[in-house]
Amino acid sequence: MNTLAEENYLKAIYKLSLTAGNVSTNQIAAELATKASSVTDMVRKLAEKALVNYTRYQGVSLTKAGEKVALNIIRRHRLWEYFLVEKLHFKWDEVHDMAEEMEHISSTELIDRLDAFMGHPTRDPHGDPIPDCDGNFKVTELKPVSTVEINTAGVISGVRDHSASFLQYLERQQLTIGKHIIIKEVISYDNAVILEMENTQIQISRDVANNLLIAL
Amino acid sequence: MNTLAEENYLKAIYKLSLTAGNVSTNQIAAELATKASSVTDMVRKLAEKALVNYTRYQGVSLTKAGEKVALNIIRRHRLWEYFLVEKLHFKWDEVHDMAEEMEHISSTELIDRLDAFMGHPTRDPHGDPIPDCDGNFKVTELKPVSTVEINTAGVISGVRDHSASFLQYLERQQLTIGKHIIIKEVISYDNAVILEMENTQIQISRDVANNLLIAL
DNA sequence: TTATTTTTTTAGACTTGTCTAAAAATACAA
DNA sequence: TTGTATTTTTAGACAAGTCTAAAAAAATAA
Ligand SMILES: [Mn+2]
Ligand SMILES: [Mn+2]
Ligand SMILES: [Mn+2]
Ligand SMILES: [Mn+2]
Repeated sequence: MNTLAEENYLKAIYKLSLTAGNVSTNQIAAELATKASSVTDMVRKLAEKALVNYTRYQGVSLTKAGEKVALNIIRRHRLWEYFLVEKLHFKWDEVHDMAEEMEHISSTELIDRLDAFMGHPTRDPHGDPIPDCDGNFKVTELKPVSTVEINTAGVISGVRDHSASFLQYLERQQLTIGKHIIIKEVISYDNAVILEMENTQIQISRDVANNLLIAL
Repeated sequence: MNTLAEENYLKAIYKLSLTAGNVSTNQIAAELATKASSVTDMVRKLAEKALVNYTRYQGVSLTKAGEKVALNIIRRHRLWEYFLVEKLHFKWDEVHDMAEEMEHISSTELIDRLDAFMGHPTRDPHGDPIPDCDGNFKVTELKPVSTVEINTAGVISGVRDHSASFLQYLERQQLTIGKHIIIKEVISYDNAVILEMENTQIQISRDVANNLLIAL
């Protein structure tokens, strides 16, 4: 149906669309580590296939059809990540690159059976929601630890930075998905945040607090 | 390391090498449903990478390095087929095309963990041996039903035709891997073969007998 | 052994996806 | 509002992999 390159572009455009309206050529180029001229070419191709809306110099947005394809790729990516962690016992910082390849395996029957085999999980190992086969998923409002008030209690539920180094850091601090925490104090000098988790206090930097998401 | 196209060529050359010495350009073209001129180009590229031995007009053979790559692809193919049948409950005639894509997922760590997850299976759903991570596997001498003598007893252990239609036929006749059979009679008129399995008699055509393999 | 057929290779072209360099459009600042 | 900086597009090229048509080599037949 769509080539591997097309799928990667659609996924990138979807991701960028979450924090912007129309997505710019340069944003896509940065996301995919490619050049703006390559993006222009590909975007024209996707527009011809009616997967994106595009007018010269105005950026792009996904059409309904394009969004459906993107959500399907994300579904596959997150289900494979879940499989790798839950069944093959990889750590959450090890699975992204493998899933990046596996998400392009095309059979929908395969992905639906994989979904059933694992009991229809709703979130991947990083806390991100797994769309169902129609592209629907529950949106839960998550907040960066850095944005909530003192004495707020919450459950660690996601990350904004998916890099291996950040995930490894969280793992070492035991700040993993599902843990209950209370925000106790913000140091005014450097905005470091002191949390309480399982009756012990942990201090995290402002950067970490920005990238760690909790459900209230 | 190697591109998808290169991997497919290496696998094809390996497969053809089993029944011939040097493999010809036309044989490879037929196996991959491509043109002889394309094969010449690719074979030159593989020769430069020292994965095949090639001299103009003389056909090709795999080098030690090329054989190792080929066996690794076959390992991945067969392990994924096993996964699809044993864990996702696909039928043995449904898995080949999916495995054809999955065999190109590159992580060796992934494949080794998949292998462990399934308990280190030694044969895929079609009875073919699964090489270990060093490319070693047990060679079992299998014989087509059409070549053994009357009153020979054996266990169905493999097929020479992997097409969905043949596998579906066998499934319908319950002639599946592991079944014990005895060759009772060959009809001289059309070489049809009469088998006994679980105390009932089954008649199969010469074509089927040619493509059904048993261990004695 | 010579002629014919078959196989293989070469030559040249096309597609997909990428790149660099230059031109055009847009955004921003004075 | 005019000039400069930035972004985006165009033009032209390249690598991988494929194809068709023609040439060369090898195999086969007379
Ligand atoms: Mn990921
Ligand atoms: Mn994830
Ligand atoms: Mn197969
Ligand atoms: Mn098989």
